[in-house]
Amino acid sequence: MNNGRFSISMHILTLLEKSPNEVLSSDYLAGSININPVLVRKEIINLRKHGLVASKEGKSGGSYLARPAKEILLSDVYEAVRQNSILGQNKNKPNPKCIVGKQIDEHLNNLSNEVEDAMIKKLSKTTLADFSKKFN
Amino acid sequence: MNNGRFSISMHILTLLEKSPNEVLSSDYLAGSININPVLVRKEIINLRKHGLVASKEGKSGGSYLARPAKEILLSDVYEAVRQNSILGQNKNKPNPKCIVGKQIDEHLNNLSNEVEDAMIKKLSKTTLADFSKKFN
DNA sequence: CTAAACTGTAACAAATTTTATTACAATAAA
DNA sequence: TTTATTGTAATAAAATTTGTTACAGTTTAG
Repeated sequence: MNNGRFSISMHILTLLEKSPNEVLSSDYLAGSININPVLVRKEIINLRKHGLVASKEGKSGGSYLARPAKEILLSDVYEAVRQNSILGQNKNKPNPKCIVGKQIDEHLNNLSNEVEDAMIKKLSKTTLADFSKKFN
Repeated sequence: MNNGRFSISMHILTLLEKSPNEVLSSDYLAGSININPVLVRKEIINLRKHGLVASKEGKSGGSYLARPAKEILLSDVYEAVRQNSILGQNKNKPNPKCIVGKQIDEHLNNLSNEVEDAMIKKLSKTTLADFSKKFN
């Protein structure tokens, strides 16, 4: 359940924060991240859907932050890219005839949610502006 | 990068806790989890390496908890199966000519470590005995 | 007003990771 | 001494992630 989407999104957002009043193209962003521009565009679509970036089509188009970096929490970024249970899960259905198999998915999900809450709480303490300040 | 290893390990450990004074075979465990017995054996090797279970070879062999369930923290389980950065990472090297690309891996790693510490702290508050009690 | 530089999106391909399978030697109890 | 089991390797299959190509649609710059 862990892929590179959080890190790609953070990279995109940090670049956008570093160039306010400008729109950055997917090609430029891809060049810094060192991935394919189409992946950048897909990730931007997701970030836009979550209200973090905005884009301009056409010539000299590109993307920019949809709101001030001070108002973007790292937990917002996490939630935008989150897909599966943080602790992972077995793909197969456990045996329902077994007392443990019957209930384990439910109990592991509860646990996963608690753990994820702790993570999100931690991430919500840092803004994109804070993160971006670390670069110099 | 999220796989099912934490959930498989938790399932194994819970089953072992539910049958104290017994050794359980990989076939039996696999039947409850609904995965291949070889995967169970591999996971058990890992849990053993981390001091959580012990095994007996030969006929009527199998596995059992290496220490009381009250003394096994869920953070111990997490640490036993942990492999990559919890927030994921880009496989490619970011562009070192870009001020952001040059430093982002370091900053994301720091962030990931902080977040993981919060998770581990949370997980350390529950023991295997606590978890197992939820099943009835 | 049209060519150029973009985004948006689909379709597909390649690479990587995860999970499953088969096979069998080593071990130990029944 | 047969049988049930672990340990382990080798390989295959499936799933997921990442990359590529292609092109229609949009907008601005010249």
